[in-house]
Amino acid sequence: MVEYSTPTLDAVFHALSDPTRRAMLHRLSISERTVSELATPFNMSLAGASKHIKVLEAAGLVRRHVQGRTHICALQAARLAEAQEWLRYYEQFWEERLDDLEDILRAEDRALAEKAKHERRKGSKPKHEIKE
Amino acid sequence: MVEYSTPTLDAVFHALSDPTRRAMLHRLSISERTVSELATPFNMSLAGASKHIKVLEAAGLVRRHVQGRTHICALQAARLAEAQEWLRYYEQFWEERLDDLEDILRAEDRALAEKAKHERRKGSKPKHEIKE
DNA sequence: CTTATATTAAACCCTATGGTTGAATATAGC
DNA sequence: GCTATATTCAACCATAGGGTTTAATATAAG
Repeated sequence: MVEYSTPTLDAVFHALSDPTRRAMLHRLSISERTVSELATPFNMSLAGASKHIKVLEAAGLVRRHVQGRTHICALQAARLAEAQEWLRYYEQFWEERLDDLEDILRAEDRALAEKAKHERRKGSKPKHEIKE
Repeated sequence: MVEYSTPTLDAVFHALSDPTRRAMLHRLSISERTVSELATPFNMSLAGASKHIKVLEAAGLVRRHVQGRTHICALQAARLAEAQEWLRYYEQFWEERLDDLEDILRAEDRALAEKAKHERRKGSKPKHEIKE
């Protein structure tokens, strides 16, 4: 049985409910960033951005490691997995009524997966042999 | 390209950030309920529960149809699908982390094997490159 | 040592949130 | 029509949220 820690889910969903924070997560998915780098694109004081980062950190979605006077933030996706796990239970309820958009998305996913599969087959070689 | 309506995601994630509301959704996933039925298990005034239901409704997670003096609420899962779709983008990052973990374990295994083979030979390898 | 940079802390301002209680509305049943 | 039931509305309260500005802290660089 899957156990959900509600304090964790509370914090994660709350963290995700703000568009600034979601944008920060997205930028972190591209690469690690310092606090000021993260703050830059938002029309907001550094202190304000710092608060958002702390919310993300408190929810376990971001980890920071301090290097001198700069704080480097990195995405930590595991808690997102928990949120998705919670949502997964509800799949059965929307799968019954897939609309066109969903169909299209799924088709795209399949296409991408297929493409990736082919590329793996022909394109990518193992980098290292694992010696036994 | 998947387009996310941030007002919608804001509302959905916010709605999900409260344990009472998540519990309500779960009960609705079992069957439709009237407002008072939904309110019953929570240690809370009816008006309080009613507010929660309105938050869920505003987020598009619950639909109600009024029948005489009773309001019957039903789960509407489509918006949950949107939330999950948003989260799906991040799957690659937690899967990647698992892959990394696997790599690390495998590397450790190799290191152990090596060590065992050569007994107590000297020389330490660089642990980890920080990737950009 | 002094100054500049990166970040947080503190104090404050509004507004939103989650909760309450008590009155209002609508409908059902007698 | 009168009364009981189902639900919301309105007013209120306390606290959390998102934002600001002005220190304060820590480290880097002259």
